[in-house]
Amino acid sequence: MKEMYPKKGRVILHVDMNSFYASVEMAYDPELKGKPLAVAGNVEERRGIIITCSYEARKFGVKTTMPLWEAKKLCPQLIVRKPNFERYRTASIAMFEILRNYSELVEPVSIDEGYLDITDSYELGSPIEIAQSIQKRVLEQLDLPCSIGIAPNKFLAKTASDMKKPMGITILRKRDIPSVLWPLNTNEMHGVGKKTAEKLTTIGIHTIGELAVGNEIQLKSLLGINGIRIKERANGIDNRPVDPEAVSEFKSIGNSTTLPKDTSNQQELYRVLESLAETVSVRLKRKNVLATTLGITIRFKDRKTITRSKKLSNPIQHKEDIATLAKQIFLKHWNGNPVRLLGITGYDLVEQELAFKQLDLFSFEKDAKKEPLLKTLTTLRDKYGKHIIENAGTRKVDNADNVGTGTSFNKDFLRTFPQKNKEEE
DNA sequence: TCTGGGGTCCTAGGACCC
DNA sequence: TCTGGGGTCCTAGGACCC
Repeated sequence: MKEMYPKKGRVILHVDMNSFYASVEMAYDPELKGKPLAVAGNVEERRGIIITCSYEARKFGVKTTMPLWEAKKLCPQLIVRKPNFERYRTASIAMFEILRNYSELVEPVSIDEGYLDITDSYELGSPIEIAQSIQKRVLEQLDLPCSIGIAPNKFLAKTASDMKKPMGITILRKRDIPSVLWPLNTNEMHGVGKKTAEKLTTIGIHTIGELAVGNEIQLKSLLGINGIRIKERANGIDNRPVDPEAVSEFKSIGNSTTLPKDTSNQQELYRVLESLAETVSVRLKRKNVLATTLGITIRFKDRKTITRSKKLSNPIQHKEDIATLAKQIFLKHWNGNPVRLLGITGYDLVEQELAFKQLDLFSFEKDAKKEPLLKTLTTLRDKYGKHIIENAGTRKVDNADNVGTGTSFNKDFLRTFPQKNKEEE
């Protein structure tokens, strides 16, 4: 599907906000401008780390993910702020609104970056004029700096926006690839991390240029489909369209936390799971979705991390359901060792309307002719009486495998349900 | 006295069905 | 009397990104 739009002559922009959280804080409090500023989580605890920092702080060697105490050692005058996510979300929405003045094809990638396809926006000016106009407006209206890459596809635009920071505008054409891209080490490529770069060195590939002419069979066996993909990117090939809908469909919603102290106390861990369940429940409700798979993450003292998940017959959303199931999964897989971090994530999200629609008995009867599954239910009703269907829709399923208030009918349920009732007879 | 929290995508093995 | 493959679902882990 994605490969079906290899448009010729596209013009793609990648807009990347510069040290976004720190810049937003400076926009709110201009006193902070020009000073070494960091936004850090868990400021009062030992596990605080740098989330973002200003360019002034970077001069001292302060970096993202660095522990706070280390950053302060490098830069004693560092100003530290706690994150204000509401502010960042507000600024982000405003920023994307500005972008939509230049094209309908705006794809947010994260809170602080996005792509624009301006191929058809030529009446607004040349690509560079458009980029300049965007940069100016974001700065004037929001007091926020950004860097912009201009290129024929997403990969090159993303690469370009990274080249001049802050407040850069960089054009990267296909013909610039040999001189600009190929001399760089592979780990400078978006999509190539430490591990992949290490693997590449085992087959003698160190630079993007070497990757561009790499042996495909070798790359495939070393890295799977990604091997082929990064070779294409190294040659400046990337046909992914700019998709405005891409970010709107969430695939998972989760919440995790590093505990103030490692602990083996089950009551304490249960309380943490309960509070995580609450957050996840609120977020699911806000997005009007239910989770069909629930997963937990346990990180131990030695940072070894495991994930365990359970596919459900009935999608869940309420905090009690999430907490009960999370505790169940936790207990089943916890070896009793001290825990450093706990997390709960909901996967296979389904829309609320869809989940509840299946509950609606009217629609069952109405649609029974069309759907074999529904027909089976109708047959069941005729055989065992209407109360069976009603009970099936509302009854709490609370055996070991199914936790949650029943919110949908499904094949699993149908497989077990008739037998159970026959036994009772 | 180290290393957060939010995600996405891919892979691989086993179960199970045909 | 020996052992097939293809396909899907479920689960777990890993790599990567911001």
